[in-house]
Formats: sequence, structure tokens, C-alpha cells
Amino acid sequence: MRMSRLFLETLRDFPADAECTSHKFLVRAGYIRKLTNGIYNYLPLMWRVLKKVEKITREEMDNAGAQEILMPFLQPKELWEESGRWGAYGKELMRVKDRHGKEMCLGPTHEEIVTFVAREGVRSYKQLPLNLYQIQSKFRDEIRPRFGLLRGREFIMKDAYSFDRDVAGMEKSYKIMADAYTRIFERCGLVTKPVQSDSGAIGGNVSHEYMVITQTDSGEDNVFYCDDCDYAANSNHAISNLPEAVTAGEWNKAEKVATPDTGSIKELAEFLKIPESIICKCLVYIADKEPVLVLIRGDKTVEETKLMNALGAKEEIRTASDAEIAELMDKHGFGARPGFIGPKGFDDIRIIADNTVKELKNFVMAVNENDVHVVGANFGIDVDMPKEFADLRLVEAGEFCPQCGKPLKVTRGIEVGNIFQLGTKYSVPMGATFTDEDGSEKPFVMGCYGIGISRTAAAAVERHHDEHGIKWPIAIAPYHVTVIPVNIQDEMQMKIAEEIYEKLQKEGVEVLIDDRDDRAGVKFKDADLIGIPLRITAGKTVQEGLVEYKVRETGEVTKMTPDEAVKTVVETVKAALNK
RNA sequence: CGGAAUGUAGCGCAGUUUGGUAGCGCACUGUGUUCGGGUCGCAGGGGUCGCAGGUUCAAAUCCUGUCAUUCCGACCA
Repeated sequence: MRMSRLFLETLRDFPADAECTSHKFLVRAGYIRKLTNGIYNYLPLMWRVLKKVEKITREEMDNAGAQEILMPFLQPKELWEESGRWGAYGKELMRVKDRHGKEMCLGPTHEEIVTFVAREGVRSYKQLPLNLYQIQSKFRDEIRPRFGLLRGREFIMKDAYSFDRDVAGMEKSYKIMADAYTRIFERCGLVTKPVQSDSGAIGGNVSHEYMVITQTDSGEDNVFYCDDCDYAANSNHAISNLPEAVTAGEWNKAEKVATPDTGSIKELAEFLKIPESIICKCLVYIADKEPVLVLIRGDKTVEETKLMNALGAKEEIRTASDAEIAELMDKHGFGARPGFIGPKGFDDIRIIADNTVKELKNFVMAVNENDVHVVGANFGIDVDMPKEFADLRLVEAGEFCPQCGKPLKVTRGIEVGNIFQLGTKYSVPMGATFTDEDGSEKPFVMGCYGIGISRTAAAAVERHHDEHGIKWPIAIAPYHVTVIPVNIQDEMQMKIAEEIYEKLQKEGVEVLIDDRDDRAGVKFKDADLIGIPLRITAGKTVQEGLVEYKVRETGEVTKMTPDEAVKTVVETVKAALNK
């Protein structure tokens, strides 16, 4: 490709609204432009990168025995009602009506559709196992899109779905996908960590996320992991063993004490000169519009995804506003401010407690009176034992690994892939069945497997860049090499550059030639910014029959003859692609 | 959804306090100059100042509404 003809505009400045590295560089280097909030145009260089990520994904999926199809982007409400997700998916599901008033949605994922496909097309166990996948734009109406391609509303995703006759088959399919995923990301130049995660709106029991570990600010999830074993889990799924803590107070009977102006756990603990771990914290949440009291040990934090799952909440979960708390107090005849709310006297609303609450003895709790707490309280005596317990606790670094007991560490990660064991979550309600060997009708046992194609490309930028620009891994770079004639007025430079350009093309190398009538500095800056992995410069040294070969990744520069340069590039590219 | 901020040329911004016919840098066009890390000069083109109302002799500037974008929060009671 001739740079003089390439549809590309690089910017002198970073865009003002970009937060993270990949967003900044992709816009500045002319890969993407925003159309509207969370929605981007993919310009020629970006589209080449995306096609490469897709190609690698296709190859590995095909190798793993999956078959590519393409399902509609617009989906009818009826199928979503069959699966029960029309109500359950929430506001991220972009709902639209057609001219007849028929309700549809933009596909955020395709479990319903693919289950329909299998229901129609698979009759017998002889047709199983089956794995169908597609690569397509998805739409999720995110609350807050950000970080450019890392969290857009419209994005490109590969989604695959496996169908098996039993759980053992599903587990085998799952393992095959897990292995394929590791290879896909490796080939894209990304080291990933599979971590246990919450399965969220997709459903199912077992799921893993493939996380690219980032040192930067752009990771959006906290990953807890153990150096001594293979344990790794997203914060919404991580569990841990707690270090020893004081969970019993020294009072020998319950009594009210004045605790003026102790609105927070920290203030209360300081005032009473006690550890936070003997306080029973009581939070008011609103789950699907209903108030819920949540109890947890004072020094611990509620993990809201866990809470949502424990409550079985469908739409949303959030802490109650001050107004909602006031209303709740009024209804029960209490006048307590936040900070003085306790579980006693709320027989008519749901109360759920974290497992840490079980151990509390002679603890401190609020009793719905301002500036007063009870110390030395016990369940069963001073307040009813909560009926529901669950793990609601956010793990913290330094707590102990549930597998091997060593301290856990935390890091930021970008989720680029996600695999789920769905079981029969969709096949049963949607009546998707096959006839098994014994003649009986059975539901498919399913798995589903996603890769964020556009997010993977952005994650690669997060991992491969320096202050000058992007440093693409060769396998997904838009072009492998750029040939720069320093001065296009110089006939000899131009002639040699053109010759190299042609030879490389003949060898099947993807090559740019910077034939723009610009100064050398401009061309070098652009080459670095857009991140082409290899560079051949035809400048002054052509007088001596030499050109310069430069590797973007290392900055290493070598002078060699044009033929040697061609040969080196061909070999380097070949080696990189065969990895 | 709550809080804050911002909308002025393709991009980055000034001008708004104190109302008086819209500016800078980059990019773009022409031309000269320069030519190995974002040359320098000259001459140009491009904006109903987000939109709609209002106040005023006069509004980018003041007022009201509205839309959009961005940031923070939506986790401790």
C-alpha cells in the first residue's frame, strides 16, 4: 500500500476525551474515530488488525472442530421470552420495535438464537457433539461506555456454542475450547490468565474469563491470584480464607451505650476503642425495588455481584438512597440516621448475612436509635439469627488462597475471552432436545464461548506500546513492514525503495511504502506512532548500496544491502507467523 | 441513576468574568524554501460559536429550557 493513497490521518495531539493508552493511540494514530458514545468507525488500519484477530480466531476454532455460521443481529422478543431473559437481561439489552410494533432486540449475545438453530436442526445424538460459532458485531447498551474499544457499546465478538448429549461431553467440549483460547491469545501476542468468574446474565455454573494482565490503569477488573498454585479468580467470584481476627467482644452482657456522631464503622471503632471486626455492619440495599438488609462483619466489604446472585435479583441492585432509608425508617417507626440502622425490628423485610457474621459473639450493632449502639450483643438472645447466609464478601489481597493457603495477590486485568458451562439453562426452557441412543428425548447440554475481537486488539495496544506509539505484534499488525524513501525527490532512494517494495510484495509480505512528499521526521514519527513492526529506510546510505533495517519492538538498527533487508524481513515475518 | 464539568473550523484550544460584527496552533489549498526524527516564510479556504426560546439598539458572552459529550460516583450506613 502506498502511504500517499492510504486513508489515514494521524493527529499531532492526543484526543482530549481519551482516558486509556489504547484509546489515545488508536485515535491519534488514525485507527478509529468515534461516531457516538461507545460506537466507533474502524478505519483501514484498524480493520486490517481486526481481520487478523478474526483470522487467527477462525483458524483455531476450525481446528478445534467448530463450524462457522452467521446469525441475525436483530432478534425477536419471543425467543427471549422462552429463555426467560427478556425480563432478566436488564437495561443493557437494546430493545427496539419494528414498524408493526413487534418487539425485537439488538443481539448482545446469541444463546437464544443458536438454541433455536439446534432445536430445528439436531434430531439425534449421532449429530453430537456440535460446536457452532460466528464473528459479528454485538450491541450492549452499557451504563457507561469508556476506554475506547475496551468498553464500547457496539463491538465485534466471536461467540461459539457447544451442544453435547451429557455433562461429560460438555466438559470435554469446554476443555477443547479452553485450549483453543490459550492458543488464540498467544498467537495475538497476549499472555492471558484464565480466572474463575461469575457467569452473570449468561448463566451456568462453571465459567472462566481470559484476562490480559495490565500494569496500567486500564484494566477494569480486579483479579485475585495465587503465586503458589493455579488459583485465579475475578473479584466477583474470588473466595479466600481469612486471617485470624477478633470476632468476639469482651462484654459479658448486652447493653446500650452512647455513641454520638459515629456514622461510620471507622468512627464507631475508634470511639469504642475496639477492632472493626467485632461490629456487625448493617447496610440497606434496594434489590429490584425491594429494600433488603445486608449484614457483614464491620471490617469487610460487600461484593455486589455476589449479593445480587445470592438474592436472585434480576434487574438491579444498589445501596439505598438517604431518602429511601428515611422512608423505610418511618414505616417501621424508627428515626435512625444511616450509621445507626440495625437488623432488629425488621421482621417484614428480607435480611441476608455474609458468612463472616456467623462467628460474631458479643458484638456491636446499631439498634435504630441515633447516637446509640448495643455492645455485647448475641444472635438468638438480643437479635434473631438471620435466616439467610451467603458468601457476600469482597476478597482483599493478603487473605489466603482457598486452594493452598498462601496469601493472594491482586492485579488489574482486561477480560478478552469468556467461557461458560451452561448445562441445560437454555435447552430445557426452550425445549431444545434430541433423541438419545436409548430412544429417550433429552435436552442439549450446552457451553458458550466468547472472544471480544475488538477488545483483544485494544488489549494488545495496552500491552505493546511505548511513548512514541504502538508496537504491534507482527501477527496482528496492519502491515508487517514499512519502506521509507527519506526523500522522494532523490531518484536513487526512490528507485531502491520501490524495488524493495515490489520484492516484498512478491514474497507475500504486507508492506507499506511511505511515498508521501514529506520530511523524514514526519515519516519516522508516523511509522512509530502507527506501530509497524519492521522498517526499511532508503536514505543517504543508498550511495554505498545500503539501507537501514529497524525493528520497532527493540529499536535495533542494522545497515544492510536491499536484498539482505528483503530477505531479513521475509524470514522475520515468516518466523513470527509460524509461531 | 446521582454529582461535576464541557460544547467555538477536521484535531487541540483562547475569547464568556466586563455584551459591540469570531481568533490562535496543528491539519487543509497555492507558492517558495528546507530535506535523516513532527523545517521556515508568504498567500488562501473553512465556523448560523450544540440546539431552541428570551433579555437587549446589539448576544459566543447574560437568562431559561433542551440535547450531546466527558469525568467522578453509583461499595460500608
